[in-house]
Amino acid sequence: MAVNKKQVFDPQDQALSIFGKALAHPARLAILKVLAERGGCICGELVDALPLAQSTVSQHLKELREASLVLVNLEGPRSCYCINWPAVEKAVDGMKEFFKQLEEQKNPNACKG
Amino acid sequence: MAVNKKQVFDPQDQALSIFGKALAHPARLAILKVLAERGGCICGELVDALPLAQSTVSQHLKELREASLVLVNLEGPRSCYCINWPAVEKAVDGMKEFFKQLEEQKNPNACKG
DNA sequence: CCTTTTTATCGTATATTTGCGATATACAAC
DNA sequence: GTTGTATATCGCAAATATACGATAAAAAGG
Repeated sequence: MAVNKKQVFDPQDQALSIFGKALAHPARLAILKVLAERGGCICGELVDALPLAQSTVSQHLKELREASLVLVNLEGPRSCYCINWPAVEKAVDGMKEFFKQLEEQKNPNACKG
Repeated sequence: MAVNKKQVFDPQDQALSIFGKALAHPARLAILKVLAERGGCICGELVDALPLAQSTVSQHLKELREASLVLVNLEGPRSCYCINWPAVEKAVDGMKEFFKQLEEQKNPNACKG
């Protein structure tokens, strides 16, 4: 039981779901905002900007990294994070495309919900 | 510990994160596709269209309902689901707006990630 | 009323996420 | 080398998500 069946679905849907998951916590959205505003910043600045412990921020950054939405650059003992703009744009385009296709197929035989 | 801190963040970010969470599983994306194609259909049709047990599909539908992305209409013993298009459009617009603002703030002082 | 059909919910098992403190690691400065 | 700073990772606890089978509930048909 509790087998993860995600991989049996359409790879494109899997990719979009990874993007969705990255956006599924407001802390990660807040991180993206700070990174955009400042054009990237070090982990410590993010910790100061968020109401979360350093280890928790680091974990959210890891998730954003795994979804390819941010990049990290080591500067001595510091980690400078910035937004991976090409990847973000690609993901947003994928999302838009998904919903565009959804609307194009929009069948008028909707139930009377 | 393990206290959920989501509610301390920007309400707009919270709303977007709820949308993200709804999209965070490919099964739910597949459900949305089927609903769009057919203009809504009953739970049983979705179960046939997906490689998941009936109870699991029902659970995913519940999540989509809780994110307001689908509506349900009871037709005798059947439940007819359809996409809540106004809510979907609102959520997609919110998502677009988020990334538009992100790009507008795009500070050129990016780290050399 | 009983049966069938359909769907939601319950119970359960497991996996993942969220959050923190503590610790390890990596580098800079001295 | 030692100290200090910055960050990642570990370990833990609690919450949430994923998946299924079993059961309950609701309506239609006999």
